[in-house]
Amino acid sequence: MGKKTRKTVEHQTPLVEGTCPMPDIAQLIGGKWKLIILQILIFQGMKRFGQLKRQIDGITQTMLTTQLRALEKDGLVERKAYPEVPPRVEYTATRKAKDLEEMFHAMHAWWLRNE
Amino acid sequence: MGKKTRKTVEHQTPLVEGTCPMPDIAQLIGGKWKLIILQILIFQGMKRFGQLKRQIDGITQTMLTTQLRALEKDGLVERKAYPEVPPRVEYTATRKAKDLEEMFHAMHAWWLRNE
DNA sequence: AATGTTAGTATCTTTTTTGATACTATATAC
DNA sequence: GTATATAGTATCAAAAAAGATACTAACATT
Repeated sequence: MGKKTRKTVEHQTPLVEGTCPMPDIAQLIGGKWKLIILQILIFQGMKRFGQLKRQIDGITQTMLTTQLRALEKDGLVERKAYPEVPPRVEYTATRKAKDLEEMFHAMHAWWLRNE
Repeated sequence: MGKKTRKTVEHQTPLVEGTCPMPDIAQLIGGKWKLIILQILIFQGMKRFGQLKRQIDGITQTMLTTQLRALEKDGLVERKAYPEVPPRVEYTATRKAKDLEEMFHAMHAWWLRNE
């Protein structure tokens, strides 16, 4: 009775102010790189793959690709590939991602207060 | 000339509005459980260990202890143990943690907008 | 004397994330 | 004809996070 296909979302306290399904959010923007990538695309606008790679210190090709694919799948990043040689691919923050601006500002403010 | 004991913080784009060292923040509040724990302690006030355990679906003793210890170490949670038997331990969100309220609200608003 | 209670610790295993390396296509420049 | 540039993919290895299980202390209750 009741298989648990998705453990995460169904038991979170739903009625308290400020509450939302954190595991789900963590899936979307968690991990080591996603916040960095989003921050760049949101606040600096479109970037090419190579630009991102150069700007994000320490990230590997593999990781950057993986993370961008995940963000794209979740509707946070738009990928536009041009059929040129050598290839050109542009990444942009979607509207949904840009809506995170406020959260980034809150994080930033918090960071400054407690640095 | 600057050994890199902490790789994370030193190469982030520092001048853009809304920017802060994401890897460091991810360390503080990332992972599968920390946001959930913080959310409860911030918005519902003090909780005993067992209360947290019962409230957080699927968490194990081990994980809860680990995460609480990490949060305590980072000054986000205060731990108060009473020398009774059976033991009683109370956890509270610190001021620093409560300052995250704004961020939680921003997350929540974002989630609602894009659910 | 056995049982229940709370908040753990100590190990060990599994799963998930992250990293390293080598490889590809193809137009253009040299 | 060789090298260069870009944005990848395909593997494999390592490290980190999470999970499972068993164990503990010490008093109170039955």
